[in-house]
Formats: sequence, C-alpha cells, structure tokens
Amino acid sequence: MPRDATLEDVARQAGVSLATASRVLNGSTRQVGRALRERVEQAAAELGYTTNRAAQALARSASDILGLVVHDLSDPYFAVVANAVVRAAERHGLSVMVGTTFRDPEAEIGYVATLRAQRVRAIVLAGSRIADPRVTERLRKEIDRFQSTGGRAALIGQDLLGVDTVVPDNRAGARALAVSLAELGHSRFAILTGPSTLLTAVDRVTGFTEGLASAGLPAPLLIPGPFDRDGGYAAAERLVALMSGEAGAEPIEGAEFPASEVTCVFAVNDVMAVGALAALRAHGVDVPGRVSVAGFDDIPTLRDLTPSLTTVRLPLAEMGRRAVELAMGTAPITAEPALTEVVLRESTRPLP
Amino acid sequence: MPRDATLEDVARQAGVSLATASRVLNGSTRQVGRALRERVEQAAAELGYTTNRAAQALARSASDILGLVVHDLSDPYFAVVANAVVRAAERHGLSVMVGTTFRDPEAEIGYVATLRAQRVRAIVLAGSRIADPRVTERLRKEIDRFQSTGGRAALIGQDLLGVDTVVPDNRAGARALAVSLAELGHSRFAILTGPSTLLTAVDRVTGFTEGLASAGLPAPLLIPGPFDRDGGYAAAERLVALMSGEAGAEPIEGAEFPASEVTCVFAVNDVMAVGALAALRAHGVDVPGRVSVAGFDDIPTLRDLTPSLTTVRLPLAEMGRRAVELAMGTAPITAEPALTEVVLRESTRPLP
DNA sequence: CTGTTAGCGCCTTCAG
DNA sequence: CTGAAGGCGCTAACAG
Repeated sequence: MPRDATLEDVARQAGVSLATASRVLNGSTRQVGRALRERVEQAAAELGYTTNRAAQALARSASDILGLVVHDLSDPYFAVVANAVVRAAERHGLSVMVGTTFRDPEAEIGYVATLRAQRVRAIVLAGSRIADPRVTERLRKEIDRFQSTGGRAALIGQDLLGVDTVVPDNRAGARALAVSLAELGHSRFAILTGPSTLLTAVDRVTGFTEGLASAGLPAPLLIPGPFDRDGGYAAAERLVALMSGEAGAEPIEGAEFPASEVTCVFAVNDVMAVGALAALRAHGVDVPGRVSVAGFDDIPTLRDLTPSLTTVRLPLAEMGRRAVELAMGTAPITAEPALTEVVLRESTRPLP
Repeated sequence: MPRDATLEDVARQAGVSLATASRVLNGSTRQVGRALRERVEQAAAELGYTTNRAAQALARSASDILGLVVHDLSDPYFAVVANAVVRAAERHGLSVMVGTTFRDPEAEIGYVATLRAQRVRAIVLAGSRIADPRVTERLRKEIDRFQSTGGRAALIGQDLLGVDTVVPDNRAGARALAVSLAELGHSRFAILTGPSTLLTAVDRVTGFTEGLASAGLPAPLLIPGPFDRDGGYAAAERLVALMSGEAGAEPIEGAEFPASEVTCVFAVNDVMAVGALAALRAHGVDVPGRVSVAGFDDIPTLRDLTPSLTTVRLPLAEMGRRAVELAMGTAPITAEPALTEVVLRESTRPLP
C-alpha cells in the first residue's frame, strides 16, 4: 500500500531542499523564488501531497483543532449550538472535535482530558453546570491544567469554572416570563422543574418563582423530573393526576393551593414542554383551554408545534458563535449575559 | 508558561528510560516490572502527564480520530445520525471530528481533504449524493486517495462512491407509503419533491410515483423546492394557491388532474412536512380534514406534532452506528439497505 | 524485563 | 533566497 507523499518526497521530486518545500507549501511568510516555488507546487500536485497536520501540529506545537463538549447532539438545543460552533470555528480555520457526555459529569471531565491529550487549541464546553461542587472543582482543575499550558477555553452556561463564559440569563428570562404570564391573568402555576442538580433548571425555577412573587402571587407547584422530553411527559402526567384529584397521585408538599386550580404550566425547557403537551393531549387536557403551557429556549425546530409554544428565546446560534470567539480571544470578555426575550404564542392564553 | 510534561520528563523523574515510561504509560503489551511501573505511574501523576496524541499518532502513524461529514448539524436528521456516530466511535476509542457542508459539494470535497490532512483513521460521509456526476467523481477521487493510503471510509446515502455504504431504501419506503395511502382511499396526490439534484429526494419521488402507478392511480402533481422546512412551507403555499384556483398561481405542467382534487400531500422529508403543515395551517387548510400529509424519516423530535405525522421510519441511529462499524471494518459488508417502515398517524386519514 | 537508538513528518533557527 | 540540521513527543525494533 503506497504511503502518503511526504514533504521530503515533494522536495526530492522538485529538486529542492526540505526547507524550501516547507516554505512554499506550509510556511506563512513564504519568500521563495518564483521558479522554485512553481517546481515545488507542481511536484506537490503530481504526488498528491497533503500536509500532515498531526506532524505539523507537533512541530509547531500548536494544533488547529477546537474541542467541543456537549451533553447530547441529538438534543436540538445542542444541535443548534454545535452547528454554530462548527461554523465559527471554520472561519478561524479550525476543525472541530466533538464529545458527548449525556450529562455525565465524569464523562465531561474525561472528555476535557481527551481534548487536552489531543493538544487542541481551544475547548468550548456547552451545557448546564451541576450543583455538585466536588465534580465542578475537578472539572475546573482539568481546565486549569489545560489553560496553564496555553490552552484556551470558553463555556456556555453558569460562570463557575473561571473561564470566559457565555451566560444565558436563565433567571431573568424566567422571571420575565412569569410576569408576562401573570399579566395574562394566571395566578396558579405549576413548574415542571427538571432535576434539582442541574443549575440551568434551578435558575429557571428560581427566576420564575421570583417573578410570581413580585406579582404578589403564591408559590407555584413544583414537579421535578428529568430534563428531557420524556421527563416533561412524565411530570405532566403526574400533574394531570393531581389536578383531577386522582387517588394514587403523590401530593406535592408545601402547596399553597390545590392542584386543580392550576391554569398555567411552565416547563423549564422546550423539549420538556413538548413532552408535557403530548401528555396533556393524551389525557384529554386542552391546551390552552384548560391549562396554558410555556417552555424555555425557543428551539427553532419546535416552532411549528400546535399549539405554538410560548417560551423564552435564547440566541442559541449566537451563543455558540460567541463562545468560539471567547475561546479564540477574538471577542471582548464583557460578561453581559445572553439576552433573553419572552415570546408569547398560542400555548398560553389570557384568562378572563 | 509551563509547557506540558513530556514522556521524557516522566522518565527522568522516575529514573527510567524513555522506552520504559512509554511502555507503562502507553504501550499495549506492557511487560514492565512492578517496581518500575509504579515509579513511572507516580511520576506521571505528579507531573500531570498526558500523552500527546498528536505525537503518538505521528510515531505510530495511526491516529485515533474519526472524521464525520454532514450537511447540517442543526437538522434533526443529521443531529441524530451524528449523535449515533459519536457514540459508536467512542466505543472504538476514537474521537470524532465533524464538518458541515450545508449541501455544498465543494465543501464536502474540501472537508474530506481536511480530514485526509489530519490523517484520520476513518471517514463517515452522511447525506444524499447529488446528481452531478462531475462532482461525484471528484469526491470519489478524493476518497480513493484517502483509502489508497490506508484510510477507511463509509457512507450513508446512495452507493455511488465505491465505498461501504449504508443505503436507506428511499425508493421502496416511498413506494410502500404510496401504496398505504392509496389503500386509505386517496387517489389524487401532490409531492413536495425537494430539489431534483438531490438523489435522496429523487429516489423518494420515484418510489412514491411507482407506488401510485402500481395501484393504478394517476401520476402525482410535482412541486419542487428546497429540502428544508422553509422549502416545504413555500411548496405547500404554492399548492394551496393552485388548489384554490388562485389567479397568479403558476400551474403545474403535465398535470393529469386539477390541483383542487388533491387529497393527499407527500413531502419527501419530515422537516419539509413540518413546513407544509405550518403553511396549510396558516392558510386555513385543515389537515387531515381537507388534505392528508405524509413525510419521510420519522425524526424523533417531530413525533409530538399535532396532527402527528404519517411518515416512513428510517433507523437513523442504527444507520449512524452501522456506518461506523463499516468504516472500522467491524461489520459485514452485506449491502442490505436500511429497513424502512411506514408509520401511519393522524396527519393522514382514510377517505370514505 | 529494560535501555539505546532510530525514525514518524514537519518546522525553524542558523549559516551560506 | 536557499540549504543543513536539530528538535517537537512518542514508538518500535534491536540489543543487552
């Protein structure tokens, strides 16, 4: 099996030195005589030469790879972010290496280690931090180590790792959503909270609750569960059981009002909201007739739902792009959180 | 700035030779004395040593990277495939480098070249081939070159590149769908065909048309357009104009029946179907009351639409996984196309 | 079992 | 402007 042509092959074929071949083919400040250059270029073409990036990276001790760590590529949230990251990286001449963690913090730490081993130029970490300070600390250590030897890193999420971070303003967004919904006339809310370990989920619950309080409304019913579509489905089913006063339904502690009075449900992300809509439909609960439903993120793929989903828009693509700029040091490090915007659609209706 | 610890640093610190350090830290068949091994391991830990994969790849002339090329990561089709590819690659101890082409064949060729430059171990190309034999040939050349020097490649799509391919059976799937729909009583169809340059789109149109013919039905109305959500929206809008006999509507040539008789619309992929549903809704056309709608792919994220979408299921994750196995040579090369299955849901209704 | 010694493919001073 | 030579970090014979 013929091996790849090397720079040396090219140099020999062109009758020049290795250095000259290197200069015309890969050197940035090439100052090679026209004649020689052409010979080298022709030789390279004839041999089908392609720079060996691994070798180049080694020699230059600087790779052209950007590492990206996400929870789940098939989740539209990360799909959009990843897409933007890839595009932005491309503009910097970088290739992207992705890893998925499925929300396993150990996997996240492990993947950072892998990227460090590849000596990638920069790492972008996307996704909610978790509440466990021990693993956060370990991840932080891993990143510190990467940075201490010249690596660059940026984060999308909670600013807990001491690196440049794109911070989605989950709390303010959720607060604004709560206020908007209150203005629609709702006063009895339930939140499908997601897991209490996920900071993103917690921030949204907190913000929403604050918003209700500021409107003088009672605290919402809190129904936890997984952060995905099925989690939303299950949580909504439990809510339905509660609302209809079903016998076996596990009650919610500390509730300030009976579940049957709930008129509006906030799922802490769109994917969960979709699951909730499905569950409500399956149980014959009309949306928005009987209850209104709101989500968070404004996932593009989910815009065409029926009823269309009220949500809080996050500029996902913009966030991905910005993370790359931060990681590459080509963006100001102003810590302004990613702007959010409440988008009222058909899944929430005003109460008379 | 402290540089990364190298193997040599570790060896020195442990008081052993480079080779020994290498053997305990990276060698597969390590046969190193217990005492020395422990000293090396401790030294490595103290120094925070991490193998430099780039150097390792160079020395071994074998990288542990798998390259993946998709059209658009934010498209749920590719998001699911990519996710599966990443997971499967991980099981092989490979990291994944992704590139997105946005259906630009030049970009696709370019990205294969990039991956070749990285000397990745294998390349997986996902996405429809296009009808242009010239670019297909160039891509094929690029892949041949990669393979000729030991690279492995696999494809998801039409088997046109001379590499192991996972072939979704678009034609048979569409044919079966047409038959099912005919059995429901429909006889006047329109197809939102997508672009005639995309082989995937063409195959589905062909299969569907064959299915209708086999049922003794007239040829469907063909409405072309882009392969994405907005393309589906626009094409459906045109159909609506046609159906309602609107003045300015550009008629469809060769139609065997008036557009107003159409009772069923087939969008050649789910994402387009979603756009079509939105357009129909926007124009007050009831689905499935006035027209039925069917898609293709069975994208998981889209399962919770209202009305739920009739479609043809493709085992997306399985296909991604299988492509990796093919690329790694760990799967039989049986050319059985990826199985399809018609899934009838609410968006299509039987006609009396 | 362990150490020595060439490379892997390319870059980059340093001379000429 | 061009060539020679050492080095990037690691592996893999080949000796001991």
